[in-house]
Amino acid sequence: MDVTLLDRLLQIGELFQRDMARAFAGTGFTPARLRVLWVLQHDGAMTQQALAAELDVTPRNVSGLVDALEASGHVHRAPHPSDRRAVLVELTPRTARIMSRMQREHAELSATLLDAVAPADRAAVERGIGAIADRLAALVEDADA
Amino acid sequence: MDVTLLDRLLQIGELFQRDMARAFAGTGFTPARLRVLWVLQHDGAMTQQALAAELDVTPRNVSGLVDALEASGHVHRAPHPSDRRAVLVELTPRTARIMSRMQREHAELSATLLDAVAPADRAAVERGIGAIADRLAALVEDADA
DNA sequence: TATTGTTATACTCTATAACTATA
DNA sequence: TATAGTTATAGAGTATAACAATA
Repeated sequence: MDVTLLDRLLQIGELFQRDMARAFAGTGFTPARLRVLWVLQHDGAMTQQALAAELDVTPRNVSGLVDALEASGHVHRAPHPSDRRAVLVELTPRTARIMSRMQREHAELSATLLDAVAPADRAAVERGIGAIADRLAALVEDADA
Repeated sequence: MDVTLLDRLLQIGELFQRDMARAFAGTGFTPARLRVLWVLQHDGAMTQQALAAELDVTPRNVSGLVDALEASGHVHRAPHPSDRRAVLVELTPRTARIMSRMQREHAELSATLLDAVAPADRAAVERGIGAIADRLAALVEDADA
């Protein structure tokens, strides 16, 4: 049976997960906690409600993740300036530096992968992967409705 | 900041997971159990040790997954013909039919996604994604060593 | 001695429901 | 009355370590 495009894309997804898991094994970073840090790095400090919405996860779940990240010194709960019910979750300076480094490595990996593609194919591959991602996003959205 | 190739590939991986989770919500199929069924459909009946190796998970974990799938009637533990320590885990006939249908849908989705790519770009995209998957596999393997 | 699978234990991620404090 | 976050409880996935049965 031959290998479809979809098989290849699923394989790429699994390899990313394997790579991430291995890269952070023993550091206390788990995939779920990394997602929190990634969102905070990308969008800045936010409330737990906002985090829950961004991660598509329950507020209760966010409480647990932020508890763990606060205990390990990676994030800080600051009072919200205008709403005493809410807290602002922010990266600690040291963790912000770690995430900046990850962002650079992320860009390098992207370049390395594109480098594996024959130069004549690169433009088509970038267009094609964009089109696939858009089509898949539309399918998932339709299914949700 | 612009969207890299890597961002798109990560997005595709997340969309697949979201879609799978949604498609099987309420059916009792969880992602981990589906992986077991998928391997059995693909490679046929095998011991729990073999499953553990294939899934890259501990034998203890396989015990739990097979327990759950046996309780729900999706797999069956048969005695191993020559090794009384081992069991052969096999799909029940009904589940084998379900997995065949999934395999067909999988092929259809692959066709739908390729259809989203401009015809002139298709060959390059298939080559390029293959090259990316191979490069990534090599990187992960190097890191493991 | 080595291998197959299980029991025992523990941690993480996730969810729902009920509750407190604040808006 | 509605919203932000937590406590309580539960289930799934995962791991390590110790053990029984068999090879």
